[in-house]
Amino acid sequence: MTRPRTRIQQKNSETILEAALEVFSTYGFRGATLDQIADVAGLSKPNLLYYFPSKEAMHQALLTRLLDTWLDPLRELDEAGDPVTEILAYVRRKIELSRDYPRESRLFANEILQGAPRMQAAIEGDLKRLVDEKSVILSRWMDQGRIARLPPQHLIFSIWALTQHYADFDSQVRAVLGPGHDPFAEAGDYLDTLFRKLLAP
Amino acid sequence: MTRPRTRIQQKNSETILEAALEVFSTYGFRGATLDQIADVAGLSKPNLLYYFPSKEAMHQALLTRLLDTWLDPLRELDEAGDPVTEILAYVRRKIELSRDYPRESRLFANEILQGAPRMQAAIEGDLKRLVDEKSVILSRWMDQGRIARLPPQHLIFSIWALTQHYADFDSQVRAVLGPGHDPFAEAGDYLDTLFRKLLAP
DNA sequence: GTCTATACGACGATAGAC
DNA sequence: GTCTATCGTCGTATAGAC
Repeated sequence: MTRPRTRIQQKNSETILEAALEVFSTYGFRGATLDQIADVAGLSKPNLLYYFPSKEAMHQALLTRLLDTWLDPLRELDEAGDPVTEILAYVRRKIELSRDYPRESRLFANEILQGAPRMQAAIEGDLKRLVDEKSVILSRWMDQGRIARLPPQHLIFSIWALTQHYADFDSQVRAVLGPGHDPFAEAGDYLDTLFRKLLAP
Repeated sequence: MTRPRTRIQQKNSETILEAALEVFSTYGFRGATLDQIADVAGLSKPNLLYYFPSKEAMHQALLTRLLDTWLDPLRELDEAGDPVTEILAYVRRKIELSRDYPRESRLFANEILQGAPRMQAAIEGDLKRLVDEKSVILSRWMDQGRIARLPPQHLIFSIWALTQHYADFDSQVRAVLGPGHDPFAEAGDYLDTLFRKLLAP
């Protein structure tokens, strides 16, 4: 999107996107305000608009960089590997992503909740293509009897739902568990067990 | 919240809440505007504020009525029944709720995503209490060897995550599956299989 | 009960001094 | 590059006629 030249520009753009992520991920696009973002970034509102032409542009910059990060773990799913190992490794990478980048997860969730008005092309394009491609691999593994026969797209949905839940519904998870819990560590173990049992032929 | 006396008031309050649900569930509290709600309701903006003292009050009215509907399926989980049958029935009721009341699901998701600022008391109170209570039942079933030993709270989280995903991420699910699919019907079958395998001792 | 008109603050974005 | 000041619009909410 924006292509800063100098190091100062680089750094300020980063600061702004970091602040924008914080605010957009909590309130969604329309609920977020430039005043809030400026406040979090420690910069003036006009200064924000010196680096990005509009509120929309900041949001777009975040979404663009997000999609790749988000899909990378699935890209790594390797047909040559052992099926169960590969899928469990994918689940583990996804739960780590939820733990380390919860705001990115919530930004994504906000966008999809609203009907993906600013990501529709990416979802119908790159994302669908990748899921289709990996579904073929999963189906082949099922044909070979190496994992249980399940609808491959729904299997992928369930990995997304279960891992992202811990980032997106973090406040609920922590409230229900009470103090003295490490939700992501527990989720890692639980989901490992869950998918082992599910995938057993 | 509001206690309308006449039938006309009843009906208008209903119309407003219906429109408010439509808008709040898509844009979240801050992203929603009274103009939009008035437009959807087919009423004037001041007329909205004749029935509800504020935007906040409309939102609160929706959340209050939502929580009961949302927790009812879990309340029905009966210790006296067969464990697997009871849990699968719960999953089925939850997926039906996602299918029939997707806007309510998204309203809830929006609220939790934002850190549950207007539901914290309910989550730490009623919701946590109910989960704790049902976790005890699940643990007893596990002690008796009637279902697999799993962390009961995370088992409940996984039911929530998997069923609500189909309402909250509906646009993504449909984009990925492409035309000619019935997401909720497929999800019903898939989740039945998933939990049967997971719960087998 | 429902409308038009409007108060008044917050919003995104711009102008222009430095 | 960064600021203060400000524009025009849209936001919630209210006043007051009917």
